[in-house]
Amino acid sequence: MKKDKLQKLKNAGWKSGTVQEFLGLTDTESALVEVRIALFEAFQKMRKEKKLTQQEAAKLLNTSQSRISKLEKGDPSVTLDLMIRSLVTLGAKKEDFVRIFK
Amino acid sequence: MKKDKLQKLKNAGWKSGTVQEFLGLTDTESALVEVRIALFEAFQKMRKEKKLTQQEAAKLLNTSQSRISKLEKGDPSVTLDLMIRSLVTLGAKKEDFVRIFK
DNA sequence: TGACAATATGTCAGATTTGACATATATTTG
DNA sequence: CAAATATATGTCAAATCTGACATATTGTCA
Repeated sequence: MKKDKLQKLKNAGWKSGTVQEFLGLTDTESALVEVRIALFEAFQKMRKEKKLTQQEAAKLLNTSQSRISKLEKGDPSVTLDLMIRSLVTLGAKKEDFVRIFK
Repeated sequence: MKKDKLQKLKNAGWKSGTVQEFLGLTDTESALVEVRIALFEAFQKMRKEKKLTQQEAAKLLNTSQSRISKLEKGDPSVTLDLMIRSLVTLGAKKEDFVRIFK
């Protein structure tokens, strides 16, 4: 699936516009990927600010280290739902999402 | 589950703070509910702006009218994932989420 | 009021996601 | 460098979500 690749490339330093063209994503697809990227980057930032290891974060969120890793990597097996629930559990409030998407 | 009720009450015109106290939600729980409410309200607004019936929206989103109804009602069977994907399919871009959460 | 359109509610089989585990690979530290 | 710690990757059964359908309720308009 193309979206997987976009996140990999994005992590590797590509500009989104270029990548969208390259992969032939629709506007909808790339908008969705942008939302995903904003969220998992925010999560990682927040976890690090709190000086938590993935293991510790996993405990707080009642999940496993591997899933946290996948979350932060933007693995396609992780839904927006899990990303948001995780952010909220780390303390993000509705207002925080304003910044996250800005 | 308590969160279901909050959305019902909210729809019925209650203030969130009061309801949180009433139901004994944790901060995390009520933050999540606030996020959900922001999203499904935004979806309904967007659908109506586009003058679509639930039926028509369902077709665009490759789903059924009943699921759209549940989405807009904040039914617990609808994930944040579906809410966001639906918004994006109706044309919401990352920037739009800034407004949605404001 | 009655007919028609729109929305809401309940249910469920199939699809997707989840936590968990094993294990591999990086990264840090002594 | 080696050990220890942190992160990444693959897999899977159980849990959750999804589209679809039937049907009920509500809203609209003549």
